[in-house]
Amino acid sequence: MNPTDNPAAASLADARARFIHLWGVSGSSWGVSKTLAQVHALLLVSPVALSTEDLMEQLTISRGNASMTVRELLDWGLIYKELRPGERREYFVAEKDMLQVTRCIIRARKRRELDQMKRTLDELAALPGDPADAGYRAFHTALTDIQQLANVSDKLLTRLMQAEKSWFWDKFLKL
Amino acid sequence: MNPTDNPAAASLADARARFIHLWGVSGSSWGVSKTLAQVHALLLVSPVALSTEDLMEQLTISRGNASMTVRELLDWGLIYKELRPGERREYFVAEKDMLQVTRCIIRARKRRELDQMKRTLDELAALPGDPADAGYRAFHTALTDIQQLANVSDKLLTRLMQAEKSWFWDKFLKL
DNA sequence: CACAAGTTTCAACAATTATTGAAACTTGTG
DNA sequence: CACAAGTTTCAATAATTGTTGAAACTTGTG
Repeated sequence: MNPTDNPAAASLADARARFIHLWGVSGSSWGVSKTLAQVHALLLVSPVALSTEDLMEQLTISRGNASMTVRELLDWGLIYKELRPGERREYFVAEKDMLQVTRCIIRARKRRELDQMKRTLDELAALPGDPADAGYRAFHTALTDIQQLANVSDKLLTRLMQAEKSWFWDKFLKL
Repeated sequence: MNPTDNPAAASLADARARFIHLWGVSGSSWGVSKTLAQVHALLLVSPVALSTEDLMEQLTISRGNASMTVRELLDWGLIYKELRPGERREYFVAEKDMLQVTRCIIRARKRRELDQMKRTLDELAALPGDPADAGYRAFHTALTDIQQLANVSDKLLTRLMQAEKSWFWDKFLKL
């Protein structure tokens, strides 16, 4: 049966497309490339593993793009390779546990951004200066305040990464 | 005295420049324009209010850019206008309380991204379908899982926005 | 080892996003 | 109301970022 014969299937395809679009747009506004987010979205809602070929077709992207995107998603730990015995072609499945997905994203971004930022802040905040100079005081105060914020964020994110499913559910039920 | 005569002042200027650069780079990787982040950084470490003219000079950006950036920062609530009696020119000061800064950023992004996303997710998750269809099940499961995550995030962010300074300090001292 | 099937790389190109700068606008003042 | 001092707008342009596609590479197989 052709998918367009079935109204439910047609609207599922639409909904899927809208979701993929949503995920792409959201990614873009958080500094993630649209394609990366879309490949992730497609795999998240796919009941089966997909090959590079499938991704190319379904998202109309080039082989090169698909390849690089898939590699990056593997790096993040958001998708897995699925090798089929006797087949050369690689298939990919998404990590479907959203708690796990959240952990991956937090881990990766924290490492890349926050940890790096903390190092630089430490360097800059260590600068000695004349406390009688308003310019120095303003700089130093701002920096130590930001350092504190970075430290609190670090702790909060670390906690979130360790969060258990039970905590997650508690939060959801409370309030 | 020329600033370059004083080694402390020179290194303060350097540190300031590095901080502004750091903030710009960090902004870029979170979907915020570099200039926006840099103007914010400059005002954060400035002991006095600065005019559009000052921003243009210190960051070597155009008048138009400075004007638009300032307006956006005002929208976010991250900076304030300071009007001086008998002067036409507008000056700007940054909100210096980092807890307050965090609240502003969370509030703005939550409104723009999360709330909008939740609306779309609700629409998509409402799609009826055949539970015998693996494609539908995968889609529906993924969507409801994401909805839950969005709800938990919403609650968490709302809590964070309401966080008191005391909570903030507790977090910092603990662990 | 030659080939087929698939993957990766990367320089050229396309799309997106940010920035400029000059003209239009606003507003307080004599 | 004409002017000066300042601000805003926006079409043109620059900078950045993402994408393509073809060539180089890898790997399993006869």
